[in-house]
Amino acid sequence: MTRFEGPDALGHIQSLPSWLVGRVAARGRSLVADAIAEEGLRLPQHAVLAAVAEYGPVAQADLVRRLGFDAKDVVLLLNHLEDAGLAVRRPDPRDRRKNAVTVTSTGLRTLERCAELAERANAELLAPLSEAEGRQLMELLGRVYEA
Amino acid sequence: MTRFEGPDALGHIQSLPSWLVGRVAARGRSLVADAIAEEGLRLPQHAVLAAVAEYGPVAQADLVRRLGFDAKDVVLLLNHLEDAGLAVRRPDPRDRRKNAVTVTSTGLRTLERCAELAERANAELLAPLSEAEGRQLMELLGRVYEA
DNA sequence: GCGAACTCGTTGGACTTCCCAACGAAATCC
DNA sequence: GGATTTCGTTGGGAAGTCCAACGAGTTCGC
Repeated sequence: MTRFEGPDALGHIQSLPSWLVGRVAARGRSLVADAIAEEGLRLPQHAVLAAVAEYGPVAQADLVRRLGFDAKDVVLLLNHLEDAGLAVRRPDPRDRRKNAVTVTSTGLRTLERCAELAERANAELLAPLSEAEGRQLMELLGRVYEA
Repeated sequence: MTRFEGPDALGHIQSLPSWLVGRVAARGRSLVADAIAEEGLRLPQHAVLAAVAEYGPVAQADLVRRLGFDAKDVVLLLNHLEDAGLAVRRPDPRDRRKNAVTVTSTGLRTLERCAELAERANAELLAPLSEAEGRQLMELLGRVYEA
C-alpha cells in the first residue's frame, strides 16, 4: 500500500478513474450544452424533447420512467417545450389522468439540428483520439456502464 | 447522414460518447460518495480536506485556485471540516489576511481511511474490465482530458 | 358494485453545485 | 502615503436533483 497518504492526498484522488471520468464527463457536458444552446435548448430539455419524439404520443409518467428524471422537473421542462412550440400536451382520451405528449414539426426540426450540433460537439471531445481509439473508449465505457 | 431522426432521437443522444461518459461518471461519483459517506464526508469535503493535507498550511484562496471551487463554498466546507475536528484555521502571522489551514491528526486518519474506501469503490467501478483494459481506459480518458 | 389502493400530473420545498457581486481588513505597488 | 490588489466572508441567484403531498382519475379485491 501507499505510504505518505497525507502529502499526496489530493493527487491520489485525482489519479482515480472516478475523478478522471468525471472531468471528461464535465467537459463533454459543457461542449454539448454550449452546442445545443445555439438552438435555445438546455440538456434536460433536449433529452425530454428527444424522448417525446422517440416514443410518440407518450404520458409524462412514461417520460419520467424512461429518463429517470423527477416528475416535477418533467412538468417544468414540458412547460418550457410547450411554450417554445416544440411539444404539445393533449388529454389522453383512454385515460383521463394522462397527457398524450407529442412533438411538433418545429420541435422535430430543432431536434434534427440538435443532433447535428451534439455530434459535432462529441467529435470535438474525442478529437485527441483516432477513430479506432474512440470506438475502443466507447466499448470500454459501455462495459463499465452495463455492469 | 442518418434518416429517421425523430423516432431515434433519444437513442441517438444515448449513443453519444458524452452521454455514456456522463453515465459512467455518475456511477463512479455515486460509488465513491457512498463509500466515503461511511467516514461522514461528502465528496467536496473530501476534496478540500485532501487539498489541505497535501498543501500543508495553506490559505483558503490557494484552495480555491487549486480546486477550482467557489470561494464561498470553500468557506462553508471548511466550516464543516473544522466543526468535525478534521481541519484547523489559524491566522497566518506573515499575512494577517490569510488563514493557515491545516489538517488535524484525526483528519489525517480519516483521509487515509477515505483513500482506501475510494480505491475500493473505483475497483468496483472498473470491475467489468481487466487490469490492462482499466489502464487503457485511463490512458484514453487522460488524452481526452488533457486536450 | 364499491371501497381501498394505486397512478397521474402538479405544486411546494430542501439541498447541492456553480457563478457573480460586494464588503472590511490587510498587504502591496509606486 | 494614496491607489490598487488580495483575502476571507457574506449575500443572492440560477440550475439540477430529490422527496412529500395533493386532487383527480383509474384499477383492484372482495
